[in-house]
Amino acid sequence: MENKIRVRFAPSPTGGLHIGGVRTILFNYLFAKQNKGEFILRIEDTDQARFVEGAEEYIVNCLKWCGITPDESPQVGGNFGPYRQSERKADYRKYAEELVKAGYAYYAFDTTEELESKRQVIENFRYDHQTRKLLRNSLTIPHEAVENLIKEGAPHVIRIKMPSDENISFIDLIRGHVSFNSNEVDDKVLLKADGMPTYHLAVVVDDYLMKISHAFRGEEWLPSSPVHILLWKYLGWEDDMPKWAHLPLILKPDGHGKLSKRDGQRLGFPVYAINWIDPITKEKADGFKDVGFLPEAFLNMLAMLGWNDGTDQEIFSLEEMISKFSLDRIHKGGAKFDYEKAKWYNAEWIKRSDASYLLPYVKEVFEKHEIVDIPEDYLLSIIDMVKERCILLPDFYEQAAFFFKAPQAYDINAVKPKWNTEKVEFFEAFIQNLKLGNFENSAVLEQNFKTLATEKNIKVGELMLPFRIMLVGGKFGPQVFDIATKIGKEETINRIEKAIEAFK
RNA sequence: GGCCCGUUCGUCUAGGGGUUAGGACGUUAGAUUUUCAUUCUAGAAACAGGGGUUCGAUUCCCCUACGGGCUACCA
Repeated sequence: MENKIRVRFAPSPTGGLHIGGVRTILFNYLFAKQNKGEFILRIEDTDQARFVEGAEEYIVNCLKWCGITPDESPQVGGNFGPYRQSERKADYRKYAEELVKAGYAYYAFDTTEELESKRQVIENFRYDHQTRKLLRNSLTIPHEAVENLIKEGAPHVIRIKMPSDENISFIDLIRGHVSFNSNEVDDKVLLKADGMPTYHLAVVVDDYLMKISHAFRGEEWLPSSPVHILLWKYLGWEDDMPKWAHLPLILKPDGHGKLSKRDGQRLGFPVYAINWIDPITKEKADGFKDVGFLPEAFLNMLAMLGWNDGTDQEIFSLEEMISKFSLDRIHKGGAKFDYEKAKWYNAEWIKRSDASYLLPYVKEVFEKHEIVDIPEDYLLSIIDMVKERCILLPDFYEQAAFFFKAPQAYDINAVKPKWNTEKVEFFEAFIQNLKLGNFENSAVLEQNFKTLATEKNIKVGELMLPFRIMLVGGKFGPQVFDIATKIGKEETINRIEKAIEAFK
């Protein structure tokens, strides 16, 4: 019980959920489930200025879509709540004050503006073990004056007092031994003037209180890890400190830096899990769900960006990933995102999925085009006919809409040049033929078609494409005789008649 | 600038002191498919550079280069 594996994903509700975040969720989840541990969702809403309405609900929806269920969260509760940091506000001040008392932190009265102007004047200004001697804080102001300032309610923050000339090191589960010189780390703010903790304080306090055993986060956190390590020590919790793992970043496909929302818009692919519309700017960012990814494919693709099981296998179900996941098989370097490969994963998942599994997704796609109330058996058989030609879910509409409605337009250039009266006659005869003949079986139908072509002395090859265009409208789709049998005798005849007119 | 992390085909990666450096996406060529896609076959394509260590380094060590991250009262 004491050594239970507990991990957390701790987003701040400031906007949409980026795929880097989803991958962090996934690795947390895989690790937790593999070890029969718990996965916790904690909302880090300590920055009221950046708080965005609806972001938390959105994150919860993303998790739901991915099929990842937190064991504890603001929604489901748990024994370590509350799970929103804004609701834990009272706790943090206590710990910050404790640190001040112990001499590990201090009050600082400098305003944002003052510090800002310092940064203007002094190049590479940093609030650190040197510069704090020159600034307005409880280290430079006499004790009584500090007390008075606080009593008067003077705005102040609490900063960590970084030691000088100390080596701070730890073992990262992915990178191994990592170390920093304390002189290079600034005196980070722990408690803000509004009484809210910064990430640095909150993450340590809550990881401790929530008994987190392993902390996985993006590599961008590596430089602030010495602050966190020290806090664990100063608060006297060193023995309970979680094991750290800093995950490699997901990078832009073409250039420099980590992948951002803008890259998606610029290069034309989603970066968020689900569509996100900023409630204030109304700016919209595409999500993988909405462009037609299967959640399994999405997760599979993300996992492979930095992880593999050591074999050539690339397609993994969530269950498989849970059993095979291992931290030491995570690549250290960042990965450039490749949308082409991402789509390949989705196509593979569609191809390998049973029609019954795909059914609800395909139904939804058709409903968007007002094709509703399709008999399930019929839709199932159509899914099987076209699934291997679909890459994204909306492709099912492109690839199968003609089963439900006659083509509105024809790829006329594909027929017209070779269209002639002999062919018209053939199709008219074919209609007569169909009216009398057997229509159950596509092989019989094909035989019929070919026999008639031979009788009329026209090459079958000359007739196949026109027939396809008649039924489908374009040069695509499954076997043409399969399509004909599927849509039925009536409809086939109608379409041929309509097309003969259109081809004139 | 400083600090930290990283570096195998265009991309995601496997490998690891002696290999024809493997796979996948993409790409090229061909086959199949009387549409397109699928499928199949074949091809081009990589160990950043320099020093060590070693009989032998792509693999271990160091340096350089390059890439990335951080450098807020944001997370």
